[in-house]
Amino acid sequence: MPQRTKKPGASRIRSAAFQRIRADHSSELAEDYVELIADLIDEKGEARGSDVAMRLGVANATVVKTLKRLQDAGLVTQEPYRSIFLTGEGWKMAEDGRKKHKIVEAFLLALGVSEKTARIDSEGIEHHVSDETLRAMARFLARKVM
Amino acid sequence: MPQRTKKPGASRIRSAAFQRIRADHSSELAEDYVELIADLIDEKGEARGSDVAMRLGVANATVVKTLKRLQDAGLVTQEPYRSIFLTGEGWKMAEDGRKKHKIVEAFLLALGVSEKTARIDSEGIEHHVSDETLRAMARFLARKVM
DNA sequence: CGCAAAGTTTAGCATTGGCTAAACCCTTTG
DNA sequence: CAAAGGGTTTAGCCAATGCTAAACTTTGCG
Repeated sequence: MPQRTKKPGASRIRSAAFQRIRADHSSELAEDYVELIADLIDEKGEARGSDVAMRLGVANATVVKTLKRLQDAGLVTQEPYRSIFLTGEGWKMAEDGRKKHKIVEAFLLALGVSEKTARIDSEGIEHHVSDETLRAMARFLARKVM
Repeated sequence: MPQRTKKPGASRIRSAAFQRIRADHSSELAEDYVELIADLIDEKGEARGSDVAMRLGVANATVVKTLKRLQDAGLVTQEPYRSIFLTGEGWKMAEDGRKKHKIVEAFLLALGVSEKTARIDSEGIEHHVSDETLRAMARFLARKVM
C-alpha cells in the first residue's frame, strides 16, 4: 500500500509520474494474479495455486503468501488446500485487465510487431497505459480496420 | 539483483513474460535514477541527492540507500556530502533511457494523446518496450512525418 | 482401510524500496 | 573563529515479494 506522506508545502513537487508508477506497481501484481486466475477458471474450470505459480514462474509458497494479501484486499476467496475463487470485485478487475490487455496487444500487432513480442510487451505495458492512451490505441485500431 | 534459480526440468514454464517483467522492475529504478541524474547534471551542472529525492518524490534517505546500490552496481560514483556522478556505464544507461523515452513520448503524442498524459505514460511504458516495439514506434513516427 | 505420493501450507530467511527521527558534517555568518 | 542552521547520512523500522526446506493435507491405490 502506498503510504500517504504529507508532502511539506515546501517546493511543490511535480513527481506525479514517478509516484503514479510506484502506485501502479502495487496494483500490478494483483491485476496479474486475478487476470491469470480468471483465465485458469475459464480454461480449466478451476484455478489451483500451483497452476498460478507455474504460469507466473514463481514458487508455490510465494503464491500462497500473495493470495493471502489478495484475500485481505477482497479480490479472491480461498479455503486451505482448495482452489481459488474470485470475488465480484476480483472478477471486475480481471475483466478490466483483460480488456486493456486485448487492446494493447492488438494495437502492438497492428503496429507491425511480431506475435511473440506483442504478447510479452503487452503484459508489461498494460499496467502503465492511462485510459486516455488506451482510447487512442482503440481509435487507431478502429481507423486501421475501416 | 534477480537471483538465478535453477528451474527444475519438470514442466517447462512459459512464464517468460512475467519473468521479464520482474527483471524489468529491478532495472527500472536504476534507469530512472541515472536518467534523472543525467538530466540534473545537464540542467544544473550537478546532481545533488536532495534534487533527485524531490523529483522522484521520495525521502532523502531512500535516495541515499538506493545510490549505494547503484554505486555497487557500477553506475554512479559519489563521496559523502558531495554531488553525484555517473560512470561510463551510467552515462550509457542514461543515454539509452533518454533515447527510448523520447521515442515513446513522441509516439504517444503522434497517436493523439495529450502532452501531459504522454509525459506520464511514457515514463511508465519506456521500461517495458522491447527493441522490436521501439523500432515499430520509430517506423510509425517516420511514416507520419513524410 | 491405510499408507505413500503428490500437492499445499508454514516457517524462516533475504532483498528491495519506502519512511521518520536522530546524528553528523559543512558552510556561512556574526 | 566558533556556533547556528541547513543539508546529508545513519539507524532502525515496515511491507512486499521472492526463495528453500520442512510440515502438513489429500488423494488415490493396493
